[in-house]
Amino acid sequence: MIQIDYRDPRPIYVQVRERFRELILSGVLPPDSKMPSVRELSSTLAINPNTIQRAYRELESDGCIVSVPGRGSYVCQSDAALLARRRELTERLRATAGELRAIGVTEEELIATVKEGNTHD
Amino acid sequence: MIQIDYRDPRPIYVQVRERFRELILSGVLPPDSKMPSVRELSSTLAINPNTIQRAYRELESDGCIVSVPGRGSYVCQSDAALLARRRELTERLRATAGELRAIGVTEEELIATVKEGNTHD
Amino acid sequence: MIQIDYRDPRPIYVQVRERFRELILSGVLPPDSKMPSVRELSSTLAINPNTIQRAYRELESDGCIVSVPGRGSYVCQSDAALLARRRELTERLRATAGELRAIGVTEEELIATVKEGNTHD
Amino acid sequence: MIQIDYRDPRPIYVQVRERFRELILSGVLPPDSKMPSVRELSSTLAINPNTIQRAYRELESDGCIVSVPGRGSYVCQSDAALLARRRELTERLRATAGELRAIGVTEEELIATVKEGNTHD
DNA sequence: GTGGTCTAGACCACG
DNA sequence: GTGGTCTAGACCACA
Repeated sequence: MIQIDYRDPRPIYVQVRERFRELILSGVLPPDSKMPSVRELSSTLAINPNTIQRAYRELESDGCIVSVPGRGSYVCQSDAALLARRRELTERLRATAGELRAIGVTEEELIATVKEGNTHD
Repeated sequence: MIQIDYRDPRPIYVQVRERFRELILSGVLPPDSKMPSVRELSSTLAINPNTIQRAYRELESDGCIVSVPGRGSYVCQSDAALLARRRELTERLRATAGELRAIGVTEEELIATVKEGNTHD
Repeated sequence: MIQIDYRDPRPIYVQVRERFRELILSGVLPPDSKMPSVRELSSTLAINPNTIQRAYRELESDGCIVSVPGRGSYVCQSDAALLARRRELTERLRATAGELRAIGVTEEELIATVKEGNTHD
Repeated sequence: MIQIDYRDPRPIYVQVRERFRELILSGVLPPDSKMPSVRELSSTLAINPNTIQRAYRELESDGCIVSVPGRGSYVCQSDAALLARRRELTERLRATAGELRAIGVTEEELIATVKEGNTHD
């Protein structure tokens, strides 16, 4: 479910956070489903529990999960989180398209690239 | 020409490097034009010369500029650099579009966003 | 009567305790009235009996209820509990008003806020 | 400037964060002023640097400070942070007033308490 | 069992 | 020097 890539320059807690955010916002992990416990995930991934906890903490402050001490962590997708994520990604798409256009890529090529993803995901 | 944004989480040397890369790859800084000297730029931006030096060093290893000891640095846009940049940005575009599609954004909206940049930049 | 809010960061036993304290000190639950049994309440709220037990234990040590083994728990509002609660809340009111004043809220606004509650509760 | 109270049930990082938030939002620490470095403060207070860093990290995500790796942390009071704080405190004031009224405190007494703070702070 | 806090200490990147 | 990440391991409160 979660894969850590040690060649990825991003910190581990960011990789874990982003991966879960994708899974939650895309609906793979539905609301009210249980997250793996901090200890369980940390031993599965061979990562320090503190690192996992930091990822969970940030997911909680983003409104993606709720953590209940003594009971576990649960998916809790908030509209605000979904909207914020959408805004962030849309802006990145716009900026990336702009940079590609600046180095000479045509609009047709851009649109082709965007459509490409459709077959993969 | 170069603007440092202290709210940008990226290190300063990365901001400088990326900004120059855009200017060079997009043709604003044409091949053989002279780069500002390290000392000059560092005093203009009130930034440690080491930081500028590092940005220049990486631009050189990317094939974007050449530094001639004692004479300064010159733009030297290599096809390899342009191609690598293009590949990197295209992949980012594809991935971002995929994520947006995963959270329910339609293809029409994606294409509209991509076209949007056209009027701004 | 009792509502658990899982988004509330406070432990469940604290939520239960505080809610009962309000009900008792405000007179909604009059002296000598019977508290729901631990088992009953724990099954109604789908909460571990230990958690309810702890809330009751603390209410008892605060002088808000008395538990009679084998017969149940009864409301027993002590003047000391009422006074302590009043002191605690008054201090919190004073401190909060002070902080608001520090960030520029006028006395008129403070008083308006305090009066506001009158219509709601 | 910062005082840790080990009898305060709140975690240390919360005490540090809240104390700085007060100082910043009330203008005692003006925008662009330098925060003590993580290491400096941690040794002054005899607290682990990680704990201080967590407080700083949360202040940063609240828009109260900005941390620049290699350069230090700086006050950066955002309007959003001020507004959020004001809303939070106003709600607490309203709720506390409501509870006091519920246990029989008169409006006159409430207003007197609110005015009281004026002479202290 | 769960999540949460804290410490001690290492290492890295940045300036 | 600065902030940031990560680990190992302890301890606590809660259910």
